[in-house]
Amino acid sequence: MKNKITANLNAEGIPTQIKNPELVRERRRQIVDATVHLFVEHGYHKTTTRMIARAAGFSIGSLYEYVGCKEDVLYLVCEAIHGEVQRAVEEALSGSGNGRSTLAEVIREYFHVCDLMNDHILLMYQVSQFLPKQWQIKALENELRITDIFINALLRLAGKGDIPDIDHKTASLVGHNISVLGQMWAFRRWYLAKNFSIDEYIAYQTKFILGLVFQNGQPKE
Amino acid sequence: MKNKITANLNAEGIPTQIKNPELVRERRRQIVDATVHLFVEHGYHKTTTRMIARAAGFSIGSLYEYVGCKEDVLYLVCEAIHGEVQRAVEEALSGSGNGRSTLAEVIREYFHVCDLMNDHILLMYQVSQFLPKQWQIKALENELRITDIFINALLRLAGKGDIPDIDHKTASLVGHNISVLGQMWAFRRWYLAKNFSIDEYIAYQTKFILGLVFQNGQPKE
DNA sequence: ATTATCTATAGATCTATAGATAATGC
DNA sequence: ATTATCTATAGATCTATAGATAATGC
Repeated sequence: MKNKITANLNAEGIPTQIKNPELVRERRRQIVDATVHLFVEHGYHKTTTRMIARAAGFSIGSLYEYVGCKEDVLYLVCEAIHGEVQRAVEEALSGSGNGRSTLAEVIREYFHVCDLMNDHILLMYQVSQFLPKQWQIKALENELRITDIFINALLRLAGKGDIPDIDHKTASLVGHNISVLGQMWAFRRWYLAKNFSIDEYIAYQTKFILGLVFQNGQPKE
Repeated sequence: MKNKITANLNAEGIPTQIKNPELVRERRRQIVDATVHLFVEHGYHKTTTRMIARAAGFSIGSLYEYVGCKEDVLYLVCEAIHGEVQRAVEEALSGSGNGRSTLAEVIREYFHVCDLMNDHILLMYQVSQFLPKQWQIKALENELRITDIFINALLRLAGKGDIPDIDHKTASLVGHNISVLGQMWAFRRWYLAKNFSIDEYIAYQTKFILGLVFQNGQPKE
């Protein structure tokens, strides 16, 4: 019966046998919180469903009342991390006043998020490959959504103050560069940190990124 | 007996029961060639040792005469890919004349290597996490060695022609940026290719990277 | 006789579920 | 009576090896 299937899916599309939706949210929160740490520590494959259940505080049987399979846990974790990163970035941007945040501030805030969420960023790269195809696409869209924050900030700032006009193509590439150079800190921190503090790193890369903007923009008359 | 152990290890530190070293090289070459494709297609965990043996053209029993365990296969694959990337980069650099390659040429050649070896670069990121700690460190060193090629090229060119002097810190960061922005093409090609051809991408990023060099360098008197 | 290869399988794991038990609310 | 949780385990898989067989060289 189709009814039964849809009745068993909650908003996130993960099946459950449990009727009380509040309880579902609470238990899944427990699952995610426990699992992020396990995945960071051991990776996806070496983390067993038993370890997840135990760390979340209930039995293996109960775990499978709240998710259909291990991949569902992975999906919950990926969604949670992306949500956290996105929220952190958006909060950081809004924090510095609505239209008046400069590009340098945007970069600084984002790079600090990358610094703080180092483990989570690495985790996302490591595990998203194990998601079912359908959810892999959602993960890519999430990734893109964060890049879009930068692109939009750029286009919003273009042509104002001392920032020249920027065509969409340049804006797009600069957005991706910001995104990836922030992640580079997470990936290569083991080496970069020998030569750079995070603030130094930010200073250098900001100059770098702004360079592209000023080079490619039409010089303001 | 210590003698026995060292006798069973070849230069790469992987145990074998086979006496003929030439045969070992040949079979391992078969293993690597077959496995790269399987790993790209299915990933490390979903590729079974049986699939590897079959694709390499011998039985599961024979496979274990040439490697000690599945992780050994992974290590052989990682080494092979890094070797290939490094060789391609070095060849590209030497190809344009010894001391006269410009920075832009270096970038162009490297980015083309990233374009061609897209699958292999993605694979390296996906699977190096499954290497034993000791080999993970070797993989990071390999990664660093490629970055160093850029850093050295930069320092070699600094202060000559129209390129200003560059301090080591800037050179280091520019080297890492070249390395990562090349890989970004591999990672985000699915999206970037909608807006950029590889040559366009190279053109934009080269301007970007050169910008940092000229900004930070001491202006030549 | 020695070296290389194969077949068959032991042994270890891990996911997911069935069926039993406990907790909750009427 | 209904909902939530637990225990115990079926069933599936996969790595790695033991022991048998084939190929090679003297």
